[in-house]
Amino acid sequence: MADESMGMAVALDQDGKTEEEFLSEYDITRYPQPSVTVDNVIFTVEDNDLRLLLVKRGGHPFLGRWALPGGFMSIDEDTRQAVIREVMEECNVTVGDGTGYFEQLATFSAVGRDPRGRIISVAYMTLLPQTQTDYMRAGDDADDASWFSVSGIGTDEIRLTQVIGEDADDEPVTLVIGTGDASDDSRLAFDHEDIVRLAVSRLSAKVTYSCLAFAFLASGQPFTMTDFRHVYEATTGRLYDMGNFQRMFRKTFKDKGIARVVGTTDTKGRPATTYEFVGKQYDIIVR
Amino acid sequence: MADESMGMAVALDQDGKTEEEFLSEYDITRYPQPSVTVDNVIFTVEDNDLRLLLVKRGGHPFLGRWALPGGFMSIDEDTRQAVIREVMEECNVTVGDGTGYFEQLATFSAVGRDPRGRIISVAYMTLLPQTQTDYMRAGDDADDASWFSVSGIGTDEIRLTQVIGEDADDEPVTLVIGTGDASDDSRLAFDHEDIVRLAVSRLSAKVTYSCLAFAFLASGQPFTMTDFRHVYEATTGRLYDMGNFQRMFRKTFKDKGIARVVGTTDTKGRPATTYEFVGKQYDIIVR
DNA sequence: AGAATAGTGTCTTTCAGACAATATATG
DNA sequence: CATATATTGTCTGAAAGACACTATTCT
Repeated sequence: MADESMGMAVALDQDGKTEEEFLSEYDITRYPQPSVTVDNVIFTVEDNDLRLLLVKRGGHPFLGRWALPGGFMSIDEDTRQAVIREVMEECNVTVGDGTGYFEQLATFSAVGRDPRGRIISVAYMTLLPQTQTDYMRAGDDADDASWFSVSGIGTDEIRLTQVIGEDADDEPVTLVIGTGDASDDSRLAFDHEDIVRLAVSRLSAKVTYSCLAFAFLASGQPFTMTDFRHVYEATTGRLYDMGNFQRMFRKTFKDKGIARVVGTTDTKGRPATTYEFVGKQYDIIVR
Repeated sequence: MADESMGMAVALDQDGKTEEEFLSEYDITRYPQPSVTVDNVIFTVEDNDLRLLLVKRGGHPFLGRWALPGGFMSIDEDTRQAVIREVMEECNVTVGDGTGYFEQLATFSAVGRDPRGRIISVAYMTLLPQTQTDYMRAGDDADDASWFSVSGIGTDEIRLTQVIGEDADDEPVTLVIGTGDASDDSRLAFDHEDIVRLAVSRLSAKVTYSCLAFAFLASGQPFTMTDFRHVYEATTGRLYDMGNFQRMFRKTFKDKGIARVVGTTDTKGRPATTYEFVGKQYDIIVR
């Protein structure tokens, strides 16, 4: 059909147009366009406990409901940049700057998932060391921002329980993901329950065969094997035998040069060897 | 800030609007919107060989270059429906109807990835039994549609070599993904090389710990252990020992009721036991 | 019998879980 | 010494790779 035998000449389409002509006349707005948002499931591990960051919506729709931080992608940025920007705006947390880990999860595109119109959302997952979350606070668009402890990992029913500082006397909120009978107010906004479910299952699977666990431990701050084991336990929802875990750590990380000895602790009990992560990236497969 | 103590009253935002009022006044087109396309990496296994379907672009941009089948998402469908529709339009192949397997890969959103404007693309991967591809032909938007044999799996350099019928006397095209020095004409359109690379690595990893391999074998048409092994070999790029593979198959699939004996073959040599897949879904993890 | 293909058995290594034993600190 | 925490060792069973061996068909 097309004229492919023109050698080095400029290729023309069926209408006899060059690519330059085609593009200059091309009107991308001729068909209705959706909007694109990004959402981010931000995890950290504190006190042997997996936690996830939610913001309370300060505007319609889903006003007052808890939701994942995120927002609209601008026209001159990619989805990754959009997530970084939105998370900074909404919770004052830095992601994607070298500390921690950052990956795309999936895109959610069901018709009707957002009452504002045709909006699809690209979901990301972020793993942060706790030090990276020190300046967290609710931004302009949010009424509140808070960490939720994740329990029920590996089951159908994920529970998110709000972590409240010791001075506050509010009742902590518990959101249940998985049962259909929870009241409206205790449900996440939009389809964010689906996103959280996917993130939790992806995280708990991937931790066991990659270097992701290191992303929860601050770089430049040595950690013990027990610290490392706590990350495994918090993310997978199961307990690990100390002895077997040591053996696994030695073979999988230390002997391969992914972790390096830096010193010892001086807390009570026998001092523990401390390590630092010296691998190139967090998502390499080690098994 | 917000008035949460109103009990069952309708929640009002900072401007005093109800959700209904907010939504009726909301104009989603007030900010520039991107367009959304879908792309599909369609794999099949034939003659102990992994193959992937490409279409030759019949219009600008990238006129005459090979590309993944796909196209624009309509405003009233989700990305999954868009892929199903576009693949039917462009190559007359049915995906997502129960036969074969279908999953989302990732979303590609780099600014400038499409010269027509701000377009992000949601990529999918499809695995089809060969029988499902019988009516494949190029559709309206494409100048050609052809299967390419995938080699170099597990290396940095994936090679796609066009599979040509015996009667044709065209030279088969080879596209090399991974080296920067290939000429322009032998490169895929857009960022489709990145998508193909991701699909191949995802497929070859996932085949070994899930039931994905069964998706390449037609339902209702019994297969032998050798057929099944060929799928593993074609998708992972390595060879499997017959004996060890039999043992793995028995323990992982037969003993667990995922595959069932249906009969024997009557070709030359010792007759082989034939099986059928009786699992619920292809993406369950078996290891 | 010989070729072709299918399937079983054996040996070894690796790895993970259970659990016992030892090491090094503090009070 | 008891207590607390860290680390090593031992046993067992499951799984995978290498490879020898047996089984069933056809010509």
